[in-house]
Amino acid sequence: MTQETGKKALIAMSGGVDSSVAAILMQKEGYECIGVTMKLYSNEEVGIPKDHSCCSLEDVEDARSVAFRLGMRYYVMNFRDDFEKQVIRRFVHAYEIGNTPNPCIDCNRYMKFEKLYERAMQLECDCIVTGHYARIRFDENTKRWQLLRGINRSKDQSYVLCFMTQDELAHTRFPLGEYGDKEEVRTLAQEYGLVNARKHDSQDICFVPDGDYASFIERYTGRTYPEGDFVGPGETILGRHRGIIRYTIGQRKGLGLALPAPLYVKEKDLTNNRVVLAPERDLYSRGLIAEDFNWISIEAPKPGTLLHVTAKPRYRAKEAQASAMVLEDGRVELLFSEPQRAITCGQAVVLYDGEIVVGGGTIASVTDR
RNA sequence: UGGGCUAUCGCCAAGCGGUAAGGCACAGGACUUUGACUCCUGCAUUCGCUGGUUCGAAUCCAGUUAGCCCAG
Repeated sequence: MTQETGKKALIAMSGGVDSSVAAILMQKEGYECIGVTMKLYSNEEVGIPKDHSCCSLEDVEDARSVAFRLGMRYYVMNFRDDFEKQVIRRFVHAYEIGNTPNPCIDCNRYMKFEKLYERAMQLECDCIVTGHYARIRFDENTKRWQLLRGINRSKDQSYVLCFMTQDELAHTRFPLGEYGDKEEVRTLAQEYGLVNARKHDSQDICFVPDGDYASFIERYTGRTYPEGDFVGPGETILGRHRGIIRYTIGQRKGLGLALPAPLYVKEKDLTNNRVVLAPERDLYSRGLIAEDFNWISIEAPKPGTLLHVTAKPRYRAKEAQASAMVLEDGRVELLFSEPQRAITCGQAVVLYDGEIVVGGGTIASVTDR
């Protein structure tokens, strides 16, 4: 059943079930697998070590145990400096300029598919493998590699992979992309006696184990972010906010304001250090402009090109119909058919054509409020 | 100093003699490879205080305290 192919794969192992099962599946295909866990930060600089962070000791132990069980070579590689530079700094900077970053996207873009990918090539691997729920295929007509949604719609992670390049796609495998049910994955892990078969899925921001990202930023920068006013409808001052980095568009909880009805963050006014609040119905807008755009399924279209797509302005958003216009400077202006709730700068917007990821970029501004 | 009004959870607020709605906030959980959103659960043995009437009061009465308004 398992035939030797002489091919090597580097498995990015987080310590979770998904990447572990990805390793199994690659072995079944006849690959020689090398397991690697990236050491991204030290628990000391991040504060309290906890179970739900991808670099905790237990995660490394789980990954190591799985690798041993599967008879794989296994390494922990130190990427702390790169992670700090490529992910943490971007994360902090985004909040400082009033945006809301998605560090997981940066981690995929700059760490897994850049730094780790380099190592894979050094180790003469044919491909790098992760446990993402997404698919890759080569389109003979366009001669391009395409990124597709995972078969399992509810676990689909193509969104966080939207910055992958043709070269990266050509050397990457997502064996779980074909799986329609997470339970199958767990069952397989169980059959192989893997310790993490029943391990809990989710994690918060891995380098902020206690979930308090604002305190993390203050610790990291040594700065404090001054209080300011909460401003409601009609310029009413409703109270004091605790530093503008603590809020994001569409946020309801944590305002600490007791009002007759809930209010949400509508915008952050950095110039005046104010946080503008509004009722839910005022959160919707139809358009956005995305910068730093990465085209995947097609070559970058010429300025002026109009595309009809579906789009996700945030992870786990329901896809919505939109038209995308390519601007002179390469940015993309998106107009949704239906207004979208709380479009947030700094988040990625990903365009789809059916199952196919057309491309993605970073939301730079919101239009048509 | 007279006259009037109001006092119910941190905030807003139902209740009008039958044994304390709801919203906001907050806490915990679920969801989730981001932040959010959403969902679930919890949250006043007690109604400014003291007495009284009643089988029974947050609801009626008296007194008392505090705040607000009007007059001065």
